[in-house]
Amino acid sequence: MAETITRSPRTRGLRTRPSAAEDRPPKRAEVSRQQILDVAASLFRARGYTETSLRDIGAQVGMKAGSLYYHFASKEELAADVLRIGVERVHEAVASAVAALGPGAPMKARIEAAISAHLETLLVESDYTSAHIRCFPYVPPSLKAQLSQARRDYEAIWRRLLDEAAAAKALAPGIDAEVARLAILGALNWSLEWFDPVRGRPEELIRTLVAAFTR
Amino acid sequence: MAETITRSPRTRGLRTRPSAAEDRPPKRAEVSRQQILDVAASLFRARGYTETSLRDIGAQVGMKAGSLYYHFASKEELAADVLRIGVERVHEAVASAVAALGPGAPMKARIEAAISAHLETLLVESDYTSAHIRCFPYVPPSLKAQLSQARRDYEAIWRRLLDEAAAAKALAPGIDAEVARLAILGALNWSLEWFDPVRGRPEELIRTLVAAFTR
DNA sequence: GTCTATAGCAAGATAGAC
DNA sequence: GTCTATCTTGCTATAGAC
Repeated sequence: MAETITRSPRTRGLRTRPSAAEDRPPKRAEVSRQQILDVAASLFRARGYTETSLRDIGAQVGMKAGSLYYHFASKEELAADVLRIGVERVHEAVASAVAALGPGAPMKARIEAAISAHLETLLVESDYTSAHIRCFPYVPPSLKAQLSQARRDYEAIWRRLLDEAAAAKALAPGIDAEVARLAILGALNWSLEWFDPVRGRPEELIRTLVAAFTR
Repeated sequence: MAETITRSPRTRGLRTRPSAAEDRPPKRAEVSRQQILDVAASLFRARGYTETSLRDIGAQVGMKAGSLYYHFASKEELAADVLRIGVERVHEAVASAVAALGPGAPMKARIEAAISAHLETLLVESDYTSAHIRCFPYVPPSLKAQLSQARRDYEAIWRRLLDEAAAAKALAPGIDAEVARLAILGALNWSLEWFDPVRGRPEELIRTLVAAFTR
């Protein structure tokens, strides 16, 4: 579950590994900043926003709580970065997965790719994304407002995908595109509450949702 | 969303209204206790467990925080009562709704009744149930342990229902009963995060889930 | 950049008056 | 039963040394 964001000027498309050799050797402050973000994402995911203190984060980074303020202006700003990265990452993962199928791919395959990418990012790839999903509802309103645009951007992918699917008669009969979107994402996001990475098999949920909602 | 539990010796089956005339005029302490539980359920639902202080609860009841300790030993015990009532209530609602169909009812109708009862209880009927769903993941481990049996009891209903459905070939093709259970309950529980009681129509989600998972 | 030290505040909880 | 008053603890955040 450990992950480090090595963000070069701009991370675009999918990069297979967070690669060791980036443009420039990162400055020390940047390393600390990334460590803090990584630890914060992990703790926000595991415990929640309010339940995670800056002392907790500092302790895992190997730093006193006060030192975090050299890198972030407040807990809220730290959380804003974590949660923003979380949406961006799942957004990129889903967009890339669907795009990788090429323009002529059947709707069922596109939906399966989107479901798979969302779930994989949420459960396995990114503590940032899971932190976003688990914490967003409990975060202060000012933070919600900051994130709303990025969230809408991500939602738009799904809306378009399912509208296309509905138009192509690729959804199971009697299923509305918008309600399907909410149901699918609900089933996926809620898996955070029950999925056991040891015994679990994300593929089963993917297969079941595809079987249920597409034809 | 306001609700008061008027629990006579035992609440069994479904009672249409929480009826004004109960067995005995309730004592004053009982009235306060119920008010506290109602307010706590409402705030836990709206804000979350950690985000709700005893001062908040007291203020809405018209009482100082310290006075709550006459009725409850701790915040955790208060939350334990709220969350336990929450599962019990959705358990009763689903069990009654399915039972009301009679023994010969088709599986599709039984599943629809269960989905409908769960969703109605969660979104409309009971702040206790929605408080449970929203707070459980963030509550202290000792509280989780206290609730685990009641949760398993409720889960068992769904497991049985979907196993029966699978045996009767009433599930859509390619769908496993256990995964369907997790997907359906995930989609339902997550609706707390997006459902708007003003413009919303729970029926659409019910219809979509039935269409997706049954045949 | 990170530390120590601490300000300032809000939380859960308790004691005793009424 | 509820209040006032307060204890203790833990939090976010700041100031200044190093």
